[in-house]
Amino acid sequence: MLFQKLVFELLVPIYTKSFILYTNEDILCKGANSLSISSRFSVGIHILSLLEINKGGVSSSDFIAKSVNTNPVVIRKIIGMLKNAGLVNVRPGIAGAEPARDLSEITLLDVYKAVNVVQEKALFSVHESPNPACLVGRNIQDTIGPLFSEAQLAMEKSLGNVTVEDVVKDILKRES
Amino acid sequence: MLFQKLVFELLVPIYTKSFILYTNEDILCKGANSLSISSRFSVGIHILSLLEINKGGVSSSDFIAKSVNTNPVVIRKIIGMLKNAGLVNVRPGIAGAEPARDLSEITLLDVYKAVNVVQEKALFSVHESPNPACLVGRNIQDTIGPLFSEAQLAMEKSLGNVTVEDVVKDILKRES
DNA sequence: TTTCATTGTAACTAATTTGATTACATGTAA
DNA sequence: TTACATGTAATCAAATTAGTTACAATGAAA
Repeated sequence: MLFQKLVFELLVPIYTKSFILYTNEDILCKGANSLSISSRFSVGIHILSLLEINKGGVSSSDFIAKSVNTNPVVIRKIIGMLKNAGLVNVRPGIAGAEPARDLSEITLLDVYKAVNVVQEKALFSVHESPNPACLVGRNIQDTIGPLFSEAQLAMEKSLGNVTVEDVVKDILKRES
Repeated sequence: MLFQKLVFELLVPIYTKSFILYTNEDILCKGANSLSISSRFSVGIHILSLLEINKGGVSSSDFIAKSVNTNPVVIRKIIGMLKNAGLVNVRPGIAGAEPARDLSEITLLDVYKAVNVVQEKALFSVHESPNPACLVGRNIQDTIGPLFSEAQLAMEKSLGNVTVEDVVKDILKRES
């Protein structure tokens, strides 16, 4: 075990320098990058819309995966989250999922919360352990915390104004 | 080179199975996690507030780093972004940074944009290449794109309502 | 002009999260 | 029983963050 570990630690730097350097160029030429909220959210909306539009048929994870263009396991994980949030009905062994309530009563905010893409009051991260000996350091967190929460709530409120039914209607409208 | 690569690829699985499994437990027991916007943003606000409160003194990257409790290079990177956005003045070789304009004319939205934590219209990621043969797949992106943009703009508008001067005043108020 | 502190920046790292994938256990119906 | 679907654990490659070392470039002061 120890021998493996030693050999490993000797080889990694050699291997890294020999083979992986090209990757660094791609990364480091960029400078600072930015983040996006997980596509679980958009996939969750896609799934619920598809359940509605495929109402007559059976929406298995395989079927949905083909529409989303991803792996069925990804779909089953997200459907599991929607189920935990009470948004869909789905049972082991039985093909197909269904909305648990009328889509006019499911907002994008419900889906957003179900798929757990952003924690409450944690859209913005605040740097940890600023210096308590500094006037700014010992107050900055309490000062910006409420401001960040308010901004996050404004975003979430916007999501709460739209239902999945609205999304389905817009999709159908684009085809007419 | 090829030999190194082969040995490496043989050893990695062995090493992984032997030594790194404990890490997986920590990670995998969690299920899906969530993201936060980079603390560059809160550090940027901290820096500008400190420049104001330390107006009489010299705010070098070392000085600021001690207040934020991080590495001076991290501070210099963020100050570089603030400089690019025209929010601070700072020159190579000369210690200290200063706000480039009155803090009552710098909003949190200005800082947010300066430190590039979220791209325009890209707070939410949309799953790529949905199936164009599906009614939902070929329309979902166009349908949810504007909805996501609106939610993002609501958040950003909230940030635009607060200036760094407001933040400084709140910090001072907490000490009185 | 030399010295020295400071900014600017490249290179690298460990830790996290994401989305995808394989494998398989569990559950249901024909 | 067989066949198929859901549930879920275990991995993986890629991307991002925050931190670190190292050093080049700049400017002020001795």
